[in-house]
Amino acid sequence: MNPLDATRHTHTARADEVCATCGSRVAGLCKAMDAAALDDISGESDRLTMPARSLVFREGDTANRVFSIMSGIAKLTRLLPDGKQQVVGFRFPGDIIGYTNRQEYPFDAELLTNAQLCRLDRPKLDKLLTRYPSMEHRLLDLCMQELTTTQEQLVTVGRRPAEARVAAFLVSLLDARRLRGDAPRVLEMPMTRADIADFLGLTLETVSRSFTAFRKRGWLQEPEHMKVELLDLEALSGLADGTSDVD
Amino acid sequence: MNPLDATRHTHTARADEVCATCGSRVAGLCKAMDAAALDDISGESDRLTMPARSLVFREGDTANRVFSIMSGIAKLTRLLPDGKQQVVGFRFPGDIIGYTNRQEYPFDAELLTNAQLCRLDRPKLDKLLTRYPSMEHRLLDLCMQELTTTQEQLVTVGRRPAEARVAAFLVSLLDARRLRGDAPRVLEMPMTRADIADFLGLTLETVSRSFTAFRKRGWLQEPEHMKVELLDLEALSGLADGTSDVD
DNA sequence: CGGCGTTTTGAGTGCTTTCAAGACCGGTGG
DNA sequence: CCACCGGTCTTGAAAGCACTCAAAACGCCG
Repeated sequence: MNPLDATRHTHTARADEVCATCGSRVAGLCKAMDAAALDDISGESDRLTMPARSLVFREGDTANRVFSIMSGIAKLTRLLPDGKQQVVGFRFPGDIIGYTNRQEYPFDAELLTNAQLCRLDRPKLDKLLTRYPSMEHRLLDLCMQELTTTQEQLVTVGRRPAEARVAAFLVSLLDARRLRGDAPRVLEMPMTRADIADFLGLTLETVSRSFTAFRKRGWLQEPEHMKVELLDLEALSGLADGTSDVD
Repeated sequence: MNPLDATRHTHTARADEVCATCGSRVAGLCKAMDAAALDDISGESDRLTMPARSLVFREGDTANRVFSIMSGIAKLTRLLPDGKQQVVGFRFPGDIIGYTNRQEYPFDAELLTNAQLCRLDRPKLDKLLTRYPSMEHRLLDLCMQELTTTQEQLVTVGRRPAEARVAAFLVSLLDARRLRGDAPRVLEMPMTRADIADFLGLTLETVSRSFTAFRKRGWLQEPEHMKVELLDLEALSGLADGTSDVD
């Protein structure tokens, strides 16, 4: 844990408009909460800024805090006994990380970019959850969504050839942005080839080869480091779900 | 959908002991519910018996019902555009299937054995959930648990060699039983090699070869069709997480 | 300019898949 | 009773895709 600053919220913001801490009532836990609840949440939560590469929490740490991502991108990883790592998923603004029914966090959470987080102590969150059933309902919704995307990922990793996995990853990056409102032509992609490989169950070399193949076919370009522009979404998503070129 | 019979519950059972429909208050949704709630649930739910190989619901069907497995084992599968299928998971007594925040079920649910299910219409369930916050809490718990096991599965499929995946599958079969109280020496295993292969992202031949290898090493035996006895759990779980023989 | 981490590219190996054939098992009908 | 049949499982041999090992290119930062 390496916060640059952590300031307790002061009750000055207009709670009937947005959550004063997380800055939103259309994303994260605060979605669809009423004014009183938002005010309540603000009072219980802290806002913090953390730099890229810092760990929000580690696998095995006591799971006594929950975080909502306000800005930035995080990577969730599990370390295997043989030293390899599996990236369980990436998390974007609006996502909640660290909520689990286990005693300890089941994975590391590492920031890929500078980020602003909203932090809630677990006991306080539990109190809020019993006080506002709609909040628990919202959490259930988020959990279901996470479950669905993880199952999707299972299909990708389990049954698709290398290039199809990389294509599926790129399309899902775009989808993640669309789900949050905007679909910029050039996407942020702060993860390294190794990160992507560990997410897709491949080696970094194979991921690299897929990217060069896509580039040569004119399907994408990388205008600068850590950014991609998808030029032929049709082709990519076709490859991703096996609709194209095979059979 | 192919129910052998579907009988509306009659309020004769003692609701303060177990859920009259699902027959339990220590598993499924009914865990930790009070007497009034259990009685209420019983009144809203149906109990049905379905034969092996029948579909509880199909991917794409309107998700207007939720099922709790009282007895039997179910297989959840997604069909890929290229004809292959991915088994998303297996579900056991006490598990809930069909609860989703999507309009349609995201996968097929097929029974591998004869089964008894508890059926709830989605609108009725939603009413119950708002009436009994503890029930929603329980559902969140189940969802979290499912998420954790799916992530576990992701690691298995993504980063482990064939035999390790099969070993992990066998160990998880045992764990599933342990979680539900008993750990019999001989496990029911109603799934075919093809089912297991589609679950693990392998081919049925590779799964078959792994089983023969384990048998030759004396790690397991199959006393009869669709049953396994794990003779060397140590070796199997060692292989499963790469602790053994490698490095 | 030098150093370090990331990415790219190449060549060879190996594990899993693919293709194919035979064995096994339970159910059915002659 | 037994031969036949479909489905499942096993086993073998060959091919392919991704991995491993290795080295060079690139980009960033001090």
